[in-house]
Amino acid sequence: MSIASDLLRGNTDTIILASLSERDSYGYLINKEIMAKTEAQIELKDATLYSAFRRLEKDGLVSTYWGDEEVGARRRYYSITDKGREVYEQNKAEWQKAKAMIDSLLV
Amino acid sequence: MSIASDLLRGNTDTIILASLSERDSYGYLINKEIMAKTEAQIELKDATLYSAFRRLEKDGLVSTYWGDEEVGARRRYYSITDKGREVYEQNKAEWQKAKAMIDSLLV
DNA sequence: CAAGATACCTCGCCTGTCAAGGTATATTTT
DNA sequence: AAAATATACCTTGACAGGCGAGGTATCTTG
Repeated sequence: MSIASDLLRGNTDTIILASLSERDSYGYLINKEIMAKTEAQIELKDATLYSAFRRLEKDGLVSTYWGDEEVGARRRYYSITDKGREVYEQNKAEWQKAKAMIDSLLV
Repeated sequence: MSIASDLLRGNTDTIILASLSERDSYGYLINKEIMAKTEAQIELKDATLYSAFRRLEKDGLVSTYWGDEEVGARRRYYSITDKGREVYEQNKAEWQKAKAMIDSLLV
């Protein structure tokens, strides 16, 4: 059974930023990597992924550019911005706190 | 700064069940206890709490009865059902897994 | 008597997820 | 050569949960 999306909610943006904090990447690959790392227990659905990208872009946390593949499907690359790195660190800290708080409530 | 509600989402029902797994209780008190235990970093808003109760009741995870206070505001008590205890254990297990998965993705 | 605490509740908006649908190219299989 | 699969992108509209704002009623304290 894969992870309920409500447990992921609030972390999807952070997960995407995590991937981009290592290197520029594109939607399809980010998703594949997430699935590989979690043995497909976490999978961002297409629509979820792209609405997240739009949100991150709107908020200035990522920038985007088209890849120059001469062969194969075109790729839209994303790059994390300085602001994105800041928010990423904050989100990670908040996640640590949230984890501890929730754990303290579950008997 | 308190915990973003999107990080709690998916855990609110579980948190309520956690409280009820120790003893019958009522909305107002459950919320107070959550705030006390988390130094007010987690607070279930009124509307959130009561919509959660309705959901839990509909799903047969809690049952409810009116307290017999002869003084003060009336209290609606909730009691966790056997099914509720089952779901609670499942939710906790899923939370443990989700935590590990998310952590594995955050660098 | 006013204010605050206790205790319950509903309505309607907002946001994030996602099923379903679509486009286009390259590779592999039949 | 045609079909299937993989790569890669995107939009629309429905749905569910959270919650601001509003309400009711009782009791205690200043």
